[in-house]
Amino acid sequence: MVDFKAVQDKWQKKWKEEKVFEVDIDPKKEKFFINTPYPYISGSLHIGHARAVTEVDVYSRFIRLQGKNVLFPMAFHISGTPVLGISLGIQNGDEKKIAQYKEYVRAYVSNEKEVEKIVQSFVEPWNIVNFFIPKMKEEYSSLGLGVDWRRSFTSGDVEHQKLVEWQFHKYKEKGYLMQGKYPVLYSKTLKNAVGEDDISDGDTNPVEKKEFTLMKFPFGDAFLVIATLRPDTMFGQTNLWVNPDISYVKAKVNGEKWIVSRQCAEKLSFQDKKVEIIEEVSGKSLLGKSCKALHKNSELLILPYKGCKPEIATGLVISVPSNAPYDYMALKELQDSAQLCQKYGLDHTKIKQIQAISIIESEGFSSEAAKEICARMKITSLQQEKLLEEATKEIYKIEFHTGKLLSTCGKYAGKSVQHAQQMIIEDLKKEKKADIFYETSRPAVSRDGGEVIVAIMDNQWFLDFNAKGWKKEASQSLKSMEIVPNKYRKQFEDVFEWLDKRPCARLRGIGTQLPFDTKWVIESLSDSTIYMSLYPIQERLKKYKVTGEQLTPEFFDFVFLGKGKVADLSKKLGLKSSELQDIKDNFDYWYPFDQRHTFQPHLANHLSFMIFAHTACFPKEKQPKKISFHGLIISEGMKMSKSKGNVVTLMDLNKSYGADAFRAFLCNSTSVDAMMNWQSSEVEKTKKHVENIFTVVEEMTKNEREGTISNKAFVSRVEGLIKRATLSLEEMNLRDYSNVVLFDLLREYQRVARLGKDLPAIHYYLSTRWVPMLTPLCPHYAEELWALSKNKGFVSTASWPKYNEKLIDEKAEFVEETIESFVDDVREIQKLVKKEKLSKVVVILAPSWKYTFMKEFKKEFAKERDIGVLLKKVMDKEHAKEITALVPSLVKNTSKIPFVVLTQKEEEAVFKEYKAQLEKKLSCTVEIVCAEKSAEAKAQQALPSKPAILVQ
RNA sequence: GCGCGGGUGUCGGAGCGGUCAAACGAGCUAGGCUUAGGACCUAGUAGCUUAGUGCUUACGCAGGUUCAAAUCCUGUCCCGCGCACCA
Repeated sequence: MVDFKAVQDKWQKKWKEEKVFEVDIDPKKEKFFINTPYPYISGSLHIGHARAVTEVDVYSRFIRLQGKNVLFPMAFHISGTPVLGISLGIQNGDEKKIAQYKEYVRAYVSNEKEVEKIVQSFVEPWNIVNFFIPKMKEEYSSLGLGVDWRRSFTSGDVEHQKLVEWQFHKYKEKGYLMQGKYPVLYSKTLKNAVGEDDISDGDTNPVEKKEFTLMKFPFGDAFLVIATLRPDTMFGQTNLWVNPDISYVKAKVNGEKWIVSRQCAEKLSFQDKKVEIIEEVSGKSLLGKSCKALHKNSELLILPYKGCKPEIATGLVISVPSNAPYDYMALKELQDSAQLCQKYGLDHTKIKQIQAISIIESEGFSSEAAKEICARMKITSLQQEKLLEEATKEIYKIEFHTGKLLSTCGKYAGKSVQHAQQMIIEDLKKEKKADIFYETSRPAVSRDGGEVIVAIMDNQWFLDFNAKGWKKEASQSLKSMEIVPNKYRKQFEDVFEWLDKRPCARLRGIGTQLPFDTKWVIESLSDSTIYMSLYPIQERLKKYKVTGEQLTPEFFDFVFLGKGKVADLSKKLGLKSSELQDIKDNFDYWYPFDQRHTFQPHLANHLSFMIFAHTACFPKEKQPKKISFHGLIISEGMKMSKSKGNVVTLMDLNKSYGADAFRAFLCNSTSVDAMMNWQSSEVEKTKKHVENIFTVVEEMTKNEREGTISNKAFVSRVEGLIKRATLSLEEMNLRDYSNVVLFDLLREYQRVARLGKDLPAIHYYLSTRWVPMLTPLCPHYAEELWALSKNKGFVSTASWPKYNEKLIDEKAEFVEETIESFVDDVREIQKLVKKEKLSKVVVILAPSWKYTFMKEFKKEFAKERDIGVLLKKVMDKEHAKEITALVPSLVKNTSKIPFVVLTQKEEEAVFKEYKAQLEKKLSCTVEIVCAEKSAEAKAQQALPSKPAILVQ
């Protein structure tokens, strides 16, 4: 029994020792530079990470076998907040995080004390990076990847940082950067912007920023300020709600006096407003008074509603009982209860006069939407909060998309809700009656327990994709790029269309400082858009010990853009001219990259930014050439997640299946761009199958000798398969390619082996092709088989077999199929007549004229489908009756038309040639006659390649 | 809501105007090989019918275009993903 694990280890070691995948400039060879996004450091690698790299490896190994100089590099991403988050978590004694990282470390380190020590060291982010990167490299290598690791780096390395600085200088020069106001989620205690991973449960229950419209209702010398998501319902406003149990504040906000909740006043101070609290105003004191409406000259009564929460928005709520279920119920409660009104000292009759105003009609609701939905959902009380919430959402959803404003809405009558909303906001803002207020979509706290609110940054750095000419250039670049599959091109175009301004720096996280405003750190998606340009030169930078100080913008201008003179730069930087030139030569040889293979969801962000970044930084000839996509990977039918326990790590993989089985499964289970479902039971089967192939080929190599093969059909089919595999791989159709090497070739071999003829020659012929063809998919086993055949060197760097078009012989294949289907038919008949044993089979070949007819018919059928016309064209008086019957049936069932039409003589020769074989197979005598010489009625049925059969 | 992708047998999935109940794989059934097999090999696997290679039926649902549609068009239902400051 072969020790497959040992085979894998052996070849991985040899590849490394002999530096098989360390590539350099080779002027004799065409280069091919392929890459895939660098992984983020966050723990063990799993099969999700493995998909992209494995696909790249399979494809690039094919390209290598075709004789190109293939560069497949890999680096690591550490920018942003996640690594920092791990450090902070461990520093703050976050039990969950500590346990999680202990588990990760335990996978590599057995001594528990050591584990403890290592995890504690993670309070320093670089220790995390330095611990995991070697492990990740090892795990990647265990997949059998042909990566040139000399060129590896991290996004925190000085070379990378200097590159990004150069990039941002370029952006600045071109006017692609701008500063402006921007709302962000903000922690009051951290005094900083926060992202998903800084917020408690932020990953499972994301917090969004919601934009409210503030409406300012004049109230004495001040304004009562409410916040609403539905300014479009302004004309339905009937009253205002305050919470009678809390106190509000009157505050000076940018010079005006506003009445809002205390919490709101504080939030306003974070949102670009100057706030000064003047005095407290109790909710109770407002009851029964009224303020001025905004859209008409009337008063809105202030009524009590305990649902007004001071921590949400302004704590004051506008009432639209026609369309808001809450308002409808709250008003109804007051109107229905004189007692309640009395309690608050309100005039019940006055309240009873308040009527909902019809303002909007939609496809789901009449103008009394709130009333309707309450009835429909059986809402009878304000206590049914969940239902009320749901009802509100439902109405908003329908009205937003299908609602139209009615004639009660003044100049907005007839407008759609969506449209009116925008107009009303604009108009009110112009009249200074409204403002904007941001609120979180749910109450949230940062991990240290501090409240998360929305703050407006007034000097946020943006990348402005709409800056002059940028979009146009990027679109042009996209046009000359190959997109695989091409269906994603349209999506790129759409994304380019809506890309606008994007914040590109943050105040925290690991990364590169903005060179001209160093308190900002370049955001982690913006800092990883041109790093591929480092791969061609990184190894040289290390070799020549180039320091960070030497990696000035002029350096990159020279290496990347050819600006300046070597001699000058050499003097300036203190680097040898020859070294500088060598670095540049390396860049010029390898760049641009020929392909980037990526996860489809990167399209709208990373890949689009990458294209923009390249157009901003590099000339036309250095733009990316091809982008290819792969799909999602799920495990056992579900998204991979720790809680589901279905995460398969590369270590699991290596232990249970080995690289070659994994690679075979990955490529064979689904097409590259489709979602892939990892099922361990299926992988198990693939593993067995791959090992079986190994055994079969191994056996072949024991008895192989170059020689002639008489079976033309076999050779033809194999050549056809080589062609198919080649064409499939050229299109990166890994699934079809793997079908050929895993199944079709095996089947062909088994089929021909059964005949037992020319075996050594067949073995030689097949193994010299099959083994190289297997290499991209199962490189380890292929190397072993290559060595078993006493070949020299590595099959990894051997040649892909060339198919010989001349050997592809349709006729030979067709003849064999004819014989096979003949055998099937005999068996079928044998079953029908229930004869255990046959004594004789008579083959009655179709009469000669039918062959002539069929040939003619086939020719005509290629251009004409009309039965009437066809009949006229192929009519032959002598056989009119038969032809009249035959033509319609052939048109209806085209399967009766043979692929290749032989002549009667040829077909007779074929059957004679196979006579002995047939007799053996059917264990009876076989007699061959032509229909012309047969008196049998059956003879009538015979067709070319479908002889009539008589069994005895 | 907008954008994109998808709905085919027991399952994974091919096919994307014209040779086929539907590639290839898996599962299942029977047989073989074998000490054994969860290894491997052979055959079968929609239904009906038959001395035959025939018929009927499927490609989410409903229509349409065509001599011809799973494949093109229209409508409709369902599912997945993305909608930005997050790697």
